Amino acid sequence: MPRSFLVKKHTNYIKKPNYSELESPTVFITPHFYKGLPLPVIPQPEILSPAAYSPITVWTTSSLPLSPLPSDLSPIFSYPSSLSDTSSKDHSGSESPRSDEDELGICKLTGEAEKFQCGLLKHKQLHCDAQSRKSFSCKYCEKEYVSLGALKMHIRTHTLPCVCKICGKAFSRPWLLQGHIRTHTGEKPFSCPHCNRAFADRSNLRAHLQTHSDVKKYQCKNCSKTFSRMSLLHKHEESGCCAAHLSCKVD
DNA sequence: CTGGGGACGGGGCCC
DNA sequence: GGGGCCCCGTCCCCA
Repeated sequence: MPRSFLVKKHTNYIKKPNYSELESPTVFITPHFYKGLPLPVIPQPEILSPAAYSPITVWTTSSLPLSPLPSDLSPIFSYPSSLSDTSSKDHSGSESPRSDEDELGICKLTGEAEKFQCGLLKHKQLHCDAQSRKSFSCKYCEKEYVSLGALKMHIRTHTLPCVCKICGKAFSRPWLLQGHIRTHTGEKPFSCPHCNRAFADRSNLRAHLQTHSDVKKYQCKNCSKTFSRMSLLHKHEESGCCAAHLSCKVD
């Protein structure tokens, strides 16, 4: 199974299309320790499939391929007739008293029954969010986002404007590059308070802290064994614990 | 095989 | 709106 972030890896080369008109300029973080170090020659961007990014266009709110809003979202939900218009109105107490039957609504998409006001409205909002708010589509992949800012952030994952001057590896965000630079410098600013072991990555410290805990974060539902990482839990489950458990449950 | 570390990606939140 | 940061997560590698 391909790793999406491995696809964007640039270990020995850079495939960076010319998005100059689209994205923020390439960021080179040049800390003091670079001084005196020979800087690698950054390969020129290779041309990928022309269809991938040609012609270059600038994303704007008007030029973005906005998906038309669903013309009719209301059929998704089934409200009691007396309440059918409350979704767009302030329902903070102006409603007349309802019977218990009126307090249930059925989502026509999922068939789920939800308590009115809280449950069903939230339920409806989930669908509305999914259908109407994700209006900004990435031209390089199928992803959609609810805001232009989120889309721009995502596009950086395609363009990788932050390039390490030491190895030429490219990253989508400056702080990712900074974290990568620590692999060159050996800087480890995150220390474990228990064993004083240091880490370059806060997430790795967090995972390490789990090893000091008797009860770890990820617990097998079947045998209650706990693990410091979800991946370890998944490995454990795939190794047969769950299968054994299920076979026991079947009888 | 298992557990842990290293490296890194993406979305969301906050300023 | 953009950048920084946080959190969660994944995969690879190694002891």
